[in-house]
Amino acid sequence: MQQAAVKPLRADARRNREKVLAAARRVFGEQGIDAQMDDVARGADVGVGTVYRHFPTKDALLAALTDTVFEEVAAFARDALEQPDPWEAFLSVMWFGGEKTSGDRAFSEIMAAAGEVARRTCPAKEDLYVVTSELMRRAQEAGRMRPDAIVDDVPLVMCGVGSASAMDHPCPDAWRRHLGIVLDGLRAEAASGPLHCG
Amino acid sequence: MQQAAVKPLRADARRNREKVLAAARRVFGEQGIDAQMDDVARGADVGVGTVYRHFPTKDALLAALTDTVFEEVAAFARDALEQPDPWEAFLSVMWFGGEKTSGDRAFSEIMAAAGEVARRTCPAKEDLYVVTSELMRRAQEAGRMRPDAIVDDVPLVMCGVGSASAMDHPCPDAWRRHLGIVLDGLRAEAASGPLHCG
Amino acid sequence: MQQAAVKPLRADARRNREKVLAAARRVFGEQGIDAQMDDVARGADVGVGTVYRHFPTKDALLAALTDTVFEEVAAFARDALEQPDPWEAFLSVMWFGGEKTSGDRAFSEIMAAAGEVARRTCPAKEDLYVVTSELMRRAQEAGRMRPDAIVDDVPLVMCGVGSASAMDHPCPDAWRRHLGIVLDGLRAEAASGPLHCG
Amino acid sequence: MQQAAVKPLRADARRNREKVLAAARRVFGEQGIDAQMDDVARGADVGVGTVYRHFPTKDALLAALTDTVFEEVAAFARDALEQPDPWEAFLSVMWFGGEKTSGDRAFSEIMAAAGEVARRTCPAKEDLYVVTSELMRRAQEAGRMRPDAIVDDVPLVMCGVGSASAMDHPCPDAWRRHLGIVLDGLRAEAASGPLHCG
DNA sequence: TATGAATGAGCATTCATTCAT
DNA sequence: GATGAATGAATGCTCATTCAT
Repeated sequence: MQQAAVKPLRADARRNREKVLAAARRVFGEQGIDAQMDDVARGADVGVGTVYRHFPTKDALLAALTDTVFEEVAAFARDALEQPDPWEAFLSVMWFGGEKTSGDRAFSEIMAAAGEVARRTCPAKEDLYVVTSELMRRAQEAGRMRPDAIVDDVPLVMCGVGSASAMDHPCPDAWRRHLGIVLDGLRAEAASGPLHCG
Repeated sequence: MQQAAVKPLRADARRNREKVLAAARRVFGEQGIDAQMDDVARGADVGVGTVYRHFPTKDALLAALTDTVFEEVAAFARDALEQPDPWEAFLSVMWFGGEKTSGDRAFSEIMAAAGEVARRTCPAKEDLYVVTSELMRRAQEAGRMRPDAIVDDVPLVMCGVGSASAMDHPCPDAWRRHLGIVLDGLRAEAASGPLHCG
Repeated sequence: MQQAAVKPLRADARRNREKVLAAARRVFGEQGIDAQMDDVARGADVGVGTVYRHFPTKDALLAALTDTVFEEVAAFARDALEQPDPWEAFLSVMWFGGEKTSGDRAFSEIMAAAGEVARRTCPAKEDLYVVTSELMRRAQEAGRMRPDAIVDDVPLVMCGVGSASAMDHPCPDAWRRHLGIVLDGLRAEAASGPLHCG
Repeated sequence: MQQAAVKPLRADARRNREKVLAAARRVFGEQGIDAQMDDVARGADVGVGTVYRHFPTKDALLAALTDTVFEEVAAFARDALEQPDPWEAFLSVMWFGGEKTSGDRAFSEIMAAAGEVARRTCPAKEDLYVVTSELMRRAQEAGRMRPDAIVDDVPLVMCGVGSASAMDHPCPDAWRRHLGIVLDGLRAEAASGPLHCG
């Protein structure tokens, strides 16, 4: 029932939607969420009206963008579940997430923003939480990850990685240093004491 | 001795300047740098003109705010130099900085922004760099801090802590968890391999 | 071909552009350059945004306005070159220019302002200088214009006519009296001595 | 009676009034009427409050300034009445007026402005009108000045001279050229026909 | 009385969103 | 459906004027 509610887009409409999404990723990724809708339209080589036909508001477009990131990472994470070593699996997911996050100024800004868009959830995001939880459980059971780490710490540190990626630093890709430190801090042997909890 | 090159403000002017600064800290701290000058004025219970009398532009006001943070942390850090245990000294500075940073949305945003204001430097900032370097050198010499950590990693992780502090998290003050992980990751024993470098 | 580098505006856009220009001419013409962009918009019965779509800044709008004046006068002057009597030709150009200038407070103010906009030049303005030079040369050769008059005196006296047109005077169109005096003063017979020169 | 209404100012107050007036002449003379009251105060080395104590509004200050100009010129003109040659007398008044006008940007702007301040009259201004009328009558009677010139033409041309003095021109003091032309145009022999009249 | 800090209406400009073509 | 022109509320900043010190 109701599955026809989302009628399949005409071929050119779908093509435009993709063009808009691609341009939005590029534009917001580079300039952050303060970039203008007009720039997105120009980047997609369509009129603003077309952007608005596919995404009713700027927030909706931004949401679609973040959803995509979550989908990519969730898919990667799901695959990682197959890896035999859960700690290595966790690491690979984090590095993959860092890669995605660090290259996307808007995503970082939104994650750190505490606004409407940030609080939004989406299937992929929930999925990612579930999978990450499982990965962490296994890694902790295997005695590789500190036992007081919890899923909610992951977006926390990824948010940190994201914003750090915008900073000036003598090394290129300095976010890798940040993530490296964080991941070392998550190892079982690293814990010098329990993490703070409210 | 001309130390009064900047003539002392009239009592009421100084009071207003403080009111403006306090309101600005509150408003920008809560709403981030997109808060409006009018809100700051309203918060300080003065007219906008008064805000502008004391700070010629919004950026100048924001800069004054960040300078203050650096001054506080730099003062704390300088005191920490006296502590016998360099690693503990470093830790205390980081926690102090986290405290300051995490409560100040504007400060976090500016640190992550890569814009004009972010690139600004101020005596306190430079001072802080120097002192932190020294603290790190000593901690590394004492074999407590991983030797591949560098001063420039500090703002990196503090920026991460700052933006993470805006996120939803089941624990209040979740930034403490983030910083806890990071600091554990900086311990000499934590290093699972060298940090990435360009 | 390729003369359409500036793609032709949509019919409604062109219409609006004209409405804006017309309103601007009216508003700035009456109130001078201190009139507000909002008034122009209101006068054109469009939103301010529309004014800014067509002219990126107030100065640009003002510049477009002055360019138009120069274009009209330059076109007139070029035609005047065909007239057999150079002195009469010169006179007709001056009267035409006076007509344009006297009704336009903003134009007068800009000419007298010595600011950015005033120093701007445009093809029509340069063209006008060239043509006027030629007209003057011929009139002087014909012994009708005093030989010590130079092109640069023309904007000088026109500026005078313009600002004089704003003054109270018992006669309507009193600027005609001013210009009449000036033109008589430029006749060959009028010179009682050489004009001052630096 | 009522002559005590204007109580004589205390010595220091009078001194301040003079300082303000002098600074105002300098500041407005150089920058025009858009200069700020604060600049005047700074130029006079007093607080703005003091400026306002002596002149209730900016317009009042500007009015005082123009009155002074009229007073100076009127005094000069009254002396000129003694000269035997009325045409020469008239010329000298005009050159004197040009000198005053051309060096005073604010005065020119006000004369051309058609605003409140411009319409104001003052004893000196009326005096100047009377004296100038007489000078012109005599010059016309002596057959030196064109008979269709009227007093009201004088402010007209002076206003022209004033605004022209702000223009770029290859010759320094180009206003002298303008006035030279105008005065030649006022000579009896110059008239090529009657001046326009409503 | 002098001072200069405070006031706040006013103004140019921007940008998310709508809607006529 | 697509286009991009139009809209107008919102925002940083200015400056004549007032008023507490």
